[in-house]
Amino acid sequence: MRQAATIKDVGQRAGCGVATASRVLNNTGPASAKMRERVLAAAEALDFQFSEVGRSLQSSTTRTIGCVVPSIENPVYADAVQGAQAVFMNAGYQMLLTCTNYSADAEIHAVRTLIAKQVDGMLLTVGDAQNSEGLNLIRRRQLPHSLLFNAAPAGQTSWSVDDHAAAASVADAFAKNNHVHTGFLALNFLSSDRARRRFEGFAERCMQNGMTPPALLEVDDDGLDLTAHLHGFLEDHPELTGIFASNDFLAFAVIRSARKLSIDVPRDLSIVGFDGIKVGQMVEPSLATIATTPRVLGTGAGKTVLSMIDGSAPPNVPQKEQTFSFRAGGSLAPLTAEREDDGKVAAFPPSNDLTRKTAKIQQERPNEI
Amino acid sequence: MRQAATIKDVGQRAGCGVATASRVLNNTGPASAKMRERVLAAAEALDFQFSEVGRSLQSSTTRTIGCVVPSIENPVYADAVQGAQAVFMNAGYQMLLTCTNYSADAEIHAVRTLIAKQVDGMLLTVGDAQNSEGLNLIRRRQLPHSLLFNAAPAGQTSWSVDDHAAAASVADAFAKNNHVHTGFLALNFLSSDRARRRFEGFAERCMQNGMTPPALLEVDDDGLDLTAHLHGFLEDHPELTGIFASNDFLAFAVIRSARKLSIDVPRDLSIVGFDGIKVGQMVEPSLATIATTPRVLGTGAGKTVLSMIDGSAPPNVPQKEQTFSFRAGGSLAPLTAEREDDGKVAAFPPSNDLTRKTAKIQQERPNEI
DNA sequence: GACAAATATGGAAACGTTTCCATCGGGAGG
DNA sequence: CCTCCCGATGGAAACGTTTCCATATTTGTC
Repeated sequence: MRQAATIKDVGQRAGCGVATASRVLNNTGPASAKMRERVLAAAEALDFQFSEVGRSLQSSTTRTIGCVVPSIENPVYADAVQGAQAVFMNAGYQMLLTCTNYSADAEIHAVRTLIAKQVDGMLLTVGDAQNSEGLNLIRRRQLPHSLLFNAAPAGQTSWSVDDHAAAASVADAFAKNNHVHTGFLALNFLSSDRARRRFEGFAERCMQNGMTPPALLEVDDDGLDLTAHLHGFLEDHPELTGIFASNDFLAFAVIRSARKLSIDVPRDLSIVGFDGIKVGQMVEPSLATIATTPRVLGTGAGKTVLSMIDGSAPPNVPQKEQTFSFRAGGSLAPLTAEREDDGKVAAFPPSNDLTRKTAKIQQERPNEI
Repeated sequence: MRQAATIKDVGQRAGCGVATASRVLNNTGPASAKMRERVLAAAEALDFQFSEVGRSLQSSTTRTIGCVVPSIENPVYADAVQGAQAVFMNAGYQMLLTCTNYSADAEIHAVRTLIAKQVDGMLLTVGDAQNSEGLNLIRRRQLPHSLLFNAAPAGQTSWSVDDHAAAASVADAFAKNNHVHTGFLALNFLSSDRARRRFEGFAERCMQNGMTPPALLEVDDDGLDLTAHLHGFLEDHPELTGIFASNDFLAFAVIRSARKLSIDVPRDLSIVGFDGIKVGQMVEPSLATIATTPRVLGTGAGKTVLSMIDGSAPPNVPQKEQTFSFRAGGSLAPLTAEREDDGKVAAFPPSNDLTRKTAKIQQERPNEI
């Protein structure tokens, strides 16, 4: 990269000192008309741009905010991040983004690096807000920050869905549709406090509603071997009539797996997701889910960080019960008396069927370049 | 934020000069064992972290790379960005992200800001690579950079899907299924060279295949009034049997709209998308589409930028024909002789039906908090 | 024990910016 | 004509770091 012009070059070319050049270019302080003109001309001729590095050093502010999320492959985070980024941009801040892939190591490393980069604030979704090394580091340095999607630790605010209450409303929806035996399907259960809180809220309300405690199925990825896991899970729990998936992609994946196992959704098995991603309403059957507004949370959290930086009043976090709403969909159907009696048997193909299906799965793997 | 300790503080506490402290902390140059120990202890006690700002000023490098994309709400960009970010992180670089929302103004503004921030390189998807003010600015400053998803301008490389050839393969797929009259549905047609190249490639190959030139339907958003647009479009072009949507979300949206208009996909109308997003294979009917590998492109483009910075050999861009593959799906069906004769009539409900459907659409708008 | 060589250390400059402060010039008011 | 004041201007310090260079200290060898 060609050596860029500095303000010293501009001053030299305009025949003035750096102080005058700085004043003209920043419109701060007095300057004669002709000097102003000469400085502007020089800057133009040299294609001068301020170096924010020099500025940052002198002002001890970088107008940069760090953002740490698990992954933007999940549209929930992507939307929130984009909302926050827009807020930052409007306020003249840039965003340094790091994705941790749900790794605690990556999380603390990212926080360290961002602190070294002297970010003015930080926006983050940590794996476990109760016990996050990175979060402690930030607190110790008293760096303005806001949590996003985490449950708020004591004395802190977080822009987050009330996972516990939202999951409870899923239990209610199952109950209203006469389901009694349900399962909970989780991804990243160990590294995500969100998934755990959803399970807790769901399980508690199931009990309160007189349903049986939900069976838990943890998976490592929502890839193609979910079908085998689902098959085993349903063999272990033949009484299940509904599954609550901890996010919408997982819900889609389990619907696909069910289809491969000749289990009809929702006749044989009802599915409810979480997040409310857009495509959920476009497909048939539409996905029953918890609708959330990630963009609203992202912009809110972004504004909170900015308000902590400039000392203005922070926006109010939404009431917990306003952070989500249950969205009905074709994937959740009432359990009829008939289904309760004999539906279950039809739902399970002979197990040798599974091998055949699995062979087919291999074929369907998309080409990679 | 509490005043952070500087290396001068460390030196002072350790009873040595800043030079020695710097050498110890960076493991560069000699230092006696006891001095080393005292410096380390002082740094520990003061919770010292280097300021990258000071470092950047002195080294004229920021270990930061700018990334400009239209939107990460689109998973194609999200995946690519995340891939690039992982590459950067591994190499010790951070990523400054800006989303332009397909606005040319935002694009040039973002580039300017990132240049001022002294990024070491840049990764970007511009609206129009042939005519981008931001891109010119970057070239003028000879800043290491790579394009992503744009068609490569003369003499430049770009990590991109060959939109032209990919769209042509969609025309081939329609032809193989006996479709003759097709439409092209575009979003952001004016502000995206990708959409335009897809249309060109599709139209050209349609002609070569003896099909009629595709009818073009441009929409501003993939929201709920797409149904009205689709209805008008099909009234104007009753001969259409297939629609190529310029991305998968749009394809899903048009399938939903068709459903509202009582048009069966694929019996009455075949749909093909573009991008190959994950859910396309999870739903019924599965989406026929162009499968792409955004993550591969993102990591490749990221590595290219890094190689330009450190002068190493850049990775090879994939062969054009390897950047995509046609993926068959249930949304594209062969046109039968029967359908050619009478199917079209059944496809269009009386127009007063539309008003009723529109009323229903309003109801379905999701709750906002 | 003396001298060379190697090792250890600190001072200071440089990076690009802003801003305090001092100086300089000119116009207005006496 | 002298003062005073205000606008215009530039020099220099400061921000946090690395690194060159000079100096001080140790080690090793004869």
